[in-house]
Amino acid sequence: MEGQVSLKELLQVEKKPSHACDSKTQETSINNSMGLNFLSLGLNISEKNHQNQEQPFIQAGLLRIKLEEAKKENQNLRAMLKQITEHYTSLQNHLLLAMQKQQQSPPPPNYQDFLKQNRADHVIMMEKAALQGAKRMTDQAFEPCCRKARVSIRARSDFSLRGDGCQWRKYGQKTAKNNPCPRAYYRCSMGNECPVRKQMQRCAKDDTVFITSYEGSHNHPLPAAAKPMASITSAALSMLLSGSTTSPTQNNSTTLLNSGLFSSLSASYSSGLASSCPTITLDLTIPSKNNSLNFQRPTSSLNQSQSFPFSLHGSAQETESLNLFAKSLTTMKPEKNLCLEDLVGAPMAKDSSFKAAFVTATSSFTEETQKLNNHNELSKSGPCPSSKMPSLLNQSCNTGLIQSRPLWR
DNA sequence: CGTTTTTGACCTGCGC
DNA sequence: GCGCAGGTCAAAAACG
Repeated sequence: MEGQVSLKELLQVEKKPSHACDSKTQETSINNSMGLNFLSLGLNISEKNHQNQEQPFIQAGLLRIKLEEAKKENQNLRAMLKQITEHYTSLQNHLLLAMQKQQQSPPPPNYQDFLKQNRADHVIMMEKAALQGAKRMTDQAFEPCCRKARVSIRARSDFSLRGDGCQWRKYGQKTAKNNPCPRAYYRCSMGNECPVRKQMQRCAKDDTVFITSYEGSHNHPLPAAAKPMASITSAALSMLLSGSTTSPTQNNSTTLLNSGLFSSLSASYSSGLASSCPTITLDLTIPSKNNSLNFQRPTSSLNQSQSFPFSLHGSAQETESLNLFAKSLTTMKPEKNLCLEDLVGAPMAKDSSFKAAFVTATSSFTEETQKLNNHNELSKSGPCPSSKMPSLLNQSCNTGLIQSRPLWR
């Protein structure tokens, strides 16, 4: 945990003079600034009075004080983590119950109705959770269908290999038909028997593009780094699942089109991972031009396209609003060429917190693709996928997100 | 020595 | 029933 400060770390900080601290030490010293100020004060006193004899005792005492402070900080962080986990579980239950309810009733005609229904759902959820143990019930109901549906993400190599914040363990590799590049199969190794699986494969047509597919929902708390991806994939998955029961789309695949955020969200079967289960594909391969998100209608109304530019900085109420977004997806019927403006335009226009939270969740994607676009402009990658794999994969290994050795030798 | 990856074998679903 | 392809298993190998 970030809040934990080891005795060794404290001693290292103490040994170095303040002007010689490296960045990591500076970070530690900021976290313990109170203790360090007190420490330096104590050292000054001891220098004046009993320079050699009492200094070790003073240092030991100060270390104890700092240790106590670190313990307190640890306790606070644990309490916060517990609170966040509980909140997350509650919201997840809320979403799942709402999905079930939505499948039995037509979607609300506008966002105000959606909000009203959302509040009503919340009351229903709390009652059910208290009385019936809603989590177990919904998990069981959700799991079988969730396990089959899939969210597929097309992205440039570096982005995919940088990781998604989760830890994965490889359990298989297979060379699929029509693609010389092998497909790797991963299981989530963060939780106990987490059902989430992930597949990674290079695109046959463009070896700089990776296609990553996610299947299932995590049954454990996620680290902060994994939340943006998890939010988007679970929301897309929810939409797909809620729609797949009522209006299956062509090729059994739902397509989202967006020219600013996910650049273009294209059909998955021709270039992606083959699958017999419903798949939703997010295409991150075409970067946005600036830091604004432009949601545009993809087809007939292109000439009347509206954009909603705003800065890429979120605010509070993130989790709540993300859940709103996820639910807004679930209340829509997926259709071919559905665009994100259709999904989130109205809620964003009316609710600033919703807008901010959505931007927070998606900004990491656009920022990354921008960086990669700049990078790719400078250095076009070579033609041989296999020869590039070790270095790229080592990058991901260094992040600790996909652990240890390269995929392809 | 424990953990993770590799890889051939096996299982399953689908089309013919 | 057969063949094919995708997905998973599990023993062996590799790694730290």
